[in-house]
Amino acid sequence: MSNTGNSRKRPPPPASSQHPQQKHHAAMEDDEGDEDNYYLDETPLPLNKEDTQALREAEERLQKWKRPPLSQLYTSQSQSIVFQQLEIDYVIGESHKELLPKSSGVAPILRIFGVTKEGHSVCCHVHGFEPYFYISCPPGMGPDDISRFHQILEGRMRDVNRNSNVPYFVRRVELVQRRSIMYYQQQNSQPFLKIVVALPTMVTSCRGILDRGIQIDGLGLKSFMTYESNILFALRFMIDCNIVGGNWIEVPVGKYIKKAKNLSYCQLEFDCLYTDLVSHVPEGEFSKMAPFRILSFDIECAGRKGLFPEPIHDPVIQVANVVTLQGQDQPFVRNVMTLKSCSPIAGVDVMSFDTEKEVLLAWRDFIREVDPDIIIGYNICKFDLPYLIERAKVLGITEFPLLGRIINSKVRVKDTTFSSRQYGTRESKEVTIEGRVQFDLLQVMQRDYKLSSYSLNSVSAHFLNEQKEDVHHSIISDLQNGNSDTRMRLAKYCLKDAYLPQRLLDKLMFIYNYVEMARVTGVPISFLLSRGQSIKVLSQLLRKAKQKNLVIPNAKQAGSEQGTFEGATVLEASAGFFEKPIATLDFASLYPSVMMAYNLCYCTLVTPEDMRRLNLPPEWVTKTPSGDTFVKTNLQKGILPEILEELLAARKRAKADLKEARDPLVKAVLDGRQLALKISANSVYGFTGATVGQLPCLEISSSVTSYGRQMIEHTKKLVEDKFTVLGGYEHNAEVIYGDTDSVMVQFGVPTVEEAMNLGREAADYISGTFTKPIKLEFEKVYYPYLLISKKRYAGLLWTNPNKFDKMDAKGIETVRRDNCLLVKNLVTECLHKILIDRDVPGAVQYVKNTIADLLMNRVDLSLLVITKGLTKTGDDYEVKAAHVELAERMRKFVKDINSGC
DNA sequence: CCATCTCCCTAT
DNA sequence: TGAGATAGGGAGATGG
Repeated sequence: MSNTGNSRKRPPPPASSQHPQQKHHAAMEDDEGDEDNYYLDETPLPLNKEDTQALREAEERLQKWKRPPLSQLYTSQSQSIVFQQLEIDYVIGESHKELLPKSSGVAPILRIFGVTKEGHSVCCHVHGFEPYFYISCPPGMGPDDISRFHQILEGRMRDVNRNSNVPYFVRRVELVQRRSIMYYQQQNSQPFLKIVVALPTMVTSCRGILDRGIQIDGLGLKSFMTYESNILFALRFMIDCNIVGGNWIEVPVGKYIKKAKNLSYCQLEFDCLYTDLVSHVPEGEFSKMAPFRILSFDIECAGRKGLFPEPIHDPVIQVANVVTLQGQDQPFVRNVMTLKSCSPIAGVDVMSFDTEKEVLLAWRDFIREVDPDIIIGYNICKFDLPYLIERAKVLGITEFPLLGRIINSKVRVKDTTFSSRQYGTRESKEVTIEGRVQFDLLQVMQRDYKLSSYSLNSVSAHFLNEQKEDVHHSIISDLQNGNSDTRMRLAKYCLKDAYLPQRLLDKLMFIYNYVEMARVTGVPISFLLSRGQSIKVLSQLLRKAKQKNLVIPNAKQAGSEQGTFEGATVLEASAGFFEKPIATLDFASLYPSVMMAYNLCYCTLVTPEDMRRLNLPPEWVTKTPSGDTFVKTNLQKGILPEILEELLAARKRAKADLKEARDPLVKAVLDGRQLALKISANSVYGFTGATVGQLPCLEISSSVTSYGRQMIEHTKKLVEDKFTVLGGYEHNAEVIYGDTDSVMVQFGVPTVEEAMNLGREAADYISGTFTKPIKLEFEKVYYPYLLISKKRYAGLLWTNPNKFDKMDAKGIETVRRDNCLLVKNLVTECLHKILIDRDVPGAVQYVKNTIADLLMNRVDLSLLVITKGLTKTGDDYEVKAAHVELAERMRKFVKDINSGC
């Protein structure tokens, strides 16, 4: 039935209705003929021998693919260029003679790729921004010393980089006033040396030299601590120009120079100075999204029987494409390129070719013509893209990998491994397509959702309630070797696989959420999928530090030798089945609020030596429960607290605006923003505790957790001391469990409503005993509540006294992905019987029946399948046939249920 | 049969 | 050169 849904659909309305600008311009201009067209030149036409017909079709397709033509205002350069930037990289090139008359030789040139609000593609070459870093200036260094230091450093750089041919390595050494972000310091600033080098890679080699130490007359071998020397050049540029990922940039009239000869396929391409860029804060008009082009594609290969396709052997037989303008709900291009003939499909451009080479080149030309800003798909980064490139190499099609926006520049493939505790170790291929953002929905799903299967089929079923076309991979080759109709069936399947990622993108609002995350944290959109969490915090920290004239030392020196620190308290669980309502009290954003309340930061931390040396009045400092000391705000306001305040205030604003907003697109932006702000605030603590990260500071993280431990104990005590019969209440309250930032309280009252009232009273009363902005909130009631052990419980969740919201289970088999379905279903059913039907004997009987079924082989084998290797993709299952063993486990489960009552 | 360890996955 | 944190339950392996 999903099948008919797709093929029944009429072809999309003509481009004009989807793309008003295009209609407008198409009416005024008629330059179809004089456009010299490499698509037609290079690519043999489809099989179809009725030439004129085929030509006309190809021409029509081309027109539909193209971007709207530039208006007079652009071509005459009489207006500023405003565009939403999606990607920034840099190349090494000759210094621009006109923009930088005083410079010569090679220099880094930043390239900003983006889209205007009319949908024009932009490539902006930015000149004049130089790579640099800092070192602290040895005391008493005068101008002469600095210039001597410069010469020595230049010499050492020359030794190390023998093969480079630049006129000089170290362009300047400037004396500047800065302050290290580490530790509270009384002086406002100190002398630092800003070392400006010729090329970004030289920052690394220069840092190496300074780390190891250099000979300086009179001082001997001296090594220097470097600051901000490991920031990627494009990010450095963004930070210094106040550019955040996905924001709008304006280049004013007269400040840009159109390239005499374009280097890219972009419609607007020009050079400018970095100082002339105007970066717009993403608010109001500038919070909108440009109509960028999103290509979703999928390939099919004819694998050999039972084997996974390999590019060395197996041909690419189909490529399906769906192109959508951001903000619209229907694609404006749907096509499929097939090897051998294929019957027509309604609403789809079917292009058939005789050879695989033609298929590949047709796709390359399509990419060039339709010029997507974002390329999406399912597992494209690890499969489709590397496969196409490998396959073209095998076939000797050297002109294939020209998929980027830079003319004659081939895509680069690199093997990378990404390993983190959060995402596990993942090997993958990194395919660089210049100027286009890759957004692999598989990666996104794996980062954002915990699922038991990440196959496109199961993900689509879960989120879209839609399945793939029913084509098993084992019959793909047979379909290909059949006739036009079997290949059409395959093409429909391929198209659906290209369309589903786009549907997921829309349904889960990934564009809004990711662009907002990029804007909030300041990193390019591509970092969000290719990098970890910490780069986002670092980006914010660097921006804030820059405003305050602070510089950030490089990790190694920052005192990260301590290893590990103590985490949160989990209160002892009074396991059992509770038939009176349990109220839950939670600290709102516990760790962020602790950091704000006690001004915990790198720059407020006082070392033990400084404690003795500075003689600070005790009332001006805070000694945390972990024994570390931080100054209070009157001496120095922490920048982490400041970042957190801004994030949380911005979240409040976003949520308020969200309430007011009516436009669904605006709402999507705002919701994405408030989510990004929340996640960002919560990851600051993790950043300070990441011992293998950029700037670990265990004094901060262990202080945070030590306050947390103190607070949960304090809360438990206060509840149990105040809510007593002696204190005038009807029952003695009892804290039966609590984890990190929450306590579960049995007030002893019989109704949900009474438990809610007492919960609110307790939250208000206890909040009053904490430093602002720490706040304890009443959140919900569990009734009844089954507490199995620490981190394992279930209950009916109530947020209003009239009816329960849902059954909530934590840590139990039902929410774990390492159990077979039989166990999951069984436990779910038992919980249902126990909590909702209040029928414990029924639950026990149910388990006994299931055991009997199991022992007599009466259960579906597929229920005994467990997934293994969840980080792997695809449906990789292993049947666990140990029935008896499983039955044993279930008997234990019956015992647990009985003891729980 | 038990301590003790690793691995996996979850709670917060 | 790139990676948020710790606490904790449960299964299974290992070693006596």
